[in-house]
Amino acid sequence: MTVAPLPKASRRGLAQEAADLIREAIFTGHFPPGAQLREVELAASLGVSRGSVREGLALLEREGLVHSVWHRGTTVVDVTAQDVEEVYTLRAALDRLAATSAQRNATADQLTELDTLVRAMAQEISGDASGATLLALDIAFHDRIYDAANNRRLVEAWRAVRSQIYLFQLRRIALGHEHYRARVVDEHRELVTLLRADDRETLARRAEEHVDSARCSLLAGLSPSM
Amino acid sequence: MTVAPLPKASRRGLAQEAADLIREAIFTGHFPPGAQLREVELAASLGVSRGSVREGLALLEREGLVHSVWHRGTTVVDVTAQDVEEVYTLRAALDRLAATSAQRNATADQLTELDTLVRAMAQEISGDASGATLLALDIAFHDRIYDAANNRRLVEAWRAVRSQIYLFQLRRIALGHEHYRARVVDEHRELVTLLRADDRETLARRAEEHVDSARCSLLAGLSPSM
DNA sequence: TCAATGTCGAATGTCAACATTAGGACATGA
DNA sequence: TCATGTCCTAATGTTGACATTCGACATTGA
Repeated sequence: MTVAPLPKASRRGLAQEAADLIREAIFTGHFPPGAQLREVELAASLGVSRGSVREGLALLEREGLVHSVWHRGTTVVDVTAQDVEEVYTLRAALDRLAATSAQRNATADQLTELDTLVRAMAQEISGDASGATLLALDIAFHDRIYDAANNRRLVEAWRAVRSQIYLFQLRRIALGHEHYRARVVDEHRELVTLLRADDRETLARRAEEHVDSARCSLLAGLSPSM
Repeated sequence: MTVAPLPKASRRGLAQEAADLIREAIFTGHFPPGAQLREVELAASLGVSRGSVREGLALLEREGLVHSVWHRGTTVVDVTAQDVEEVYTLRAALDRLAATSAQRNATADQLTELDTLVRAMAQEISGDASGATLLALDIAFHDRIYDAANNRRLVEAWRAVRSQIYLFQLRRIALGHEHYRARVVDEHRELVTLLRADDRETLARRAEEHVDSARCSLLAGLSPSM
């Protein structure tokens, strides 16, 4: 028998590796919105070939983090009010479907995991945590819901907005996140409760409203800087 | 002033060209579901480098038409009942959002174009048209709605399922499309009417039901062959 | 006979050199 | 001064050769 169920036995190739590194650099602000991502520069700094960087950038474009046009290179997406509007409107539709699908398909274990995450959030709130870890828990929570929905295409669509959500929210908690902290735990706890109930219509509506609340909160904190 | 708004002034590069050719080959059945797409083979037959083919295949993977795993190549997606279920469930959610967004944002011209498309459908029905042109009109109709929704991310998400929808439906009309012909025109005409009205809830529900109807019709015609 | 292992072929992953393109600097003309 | 056309440069697009990996078959040993 094998010694242990390794976290990830699958090899990923240099393109994914490069994509991970570049994504991280974007999140940390090393590449601000609108910045150009030059292939030669990245290839040199990451120690891989231009081909791999190129493929990695294509992956990031799939996630909506960068945008590239022919013979004009790729740039980090910029965060305008319209962009926020677009991403969150789409996410509301996706979350609605994910929630209702998860309501039918989720196993007891998966629901328990959601409980655990909500508890972790509550603990973070009482502690002195930076908003970043709280945000990570928030995203992880929704990741689990999408997993439970049991629809690979839906997960793919979620991946196409997930990174942008993360980027937007990161930018926001840098400006203060009191309003965010105050609501997160309660809203997520309510979602778990509704997932366990069998009122599909209410769940669908609340899932959309949950995203709307996040959007409004984001726009309120972001608009002065735009 | 410029002489005319050219249909496509943008150069696209070999990768897109290759992707178009391969996509067409998949639609015509030259590569049946499950078939392996070997890079060297394609590169030779298309007269371009392997790198371009590789990039083109990545584009097709974004559209959900092919699937590729590390060091094991890329294959055409196969059409199981679960796949149909996944794609159409996601599409229902997207169409719902597209319809309600279009209801708010569509210009009069865009609505008129929808009318034109519906009339073209009706004309095809009375003629001896193959189902293929009818299907093309169907897809074009929904393309316009997504355009009218005025949300680039939503259009991207639509592109990720559009080709699969087309593939599924093509496979279906090969087996006979009486049921399809009987309903298409009326259903689309109703959608345009609802887009012009201001009852958002009814439009949202009917948009979902329109997709559901297509899904059921597809599963009914397809299941014996699976 | 069967299972574990070594070897082989064919495909993909990676790389560095070459070709092409967009955008700006400069000079020229009305 | 403005418009236009021509270079030039820095980046991307493209290519063919090289390295790596997977699956299958043959081989070996119990």
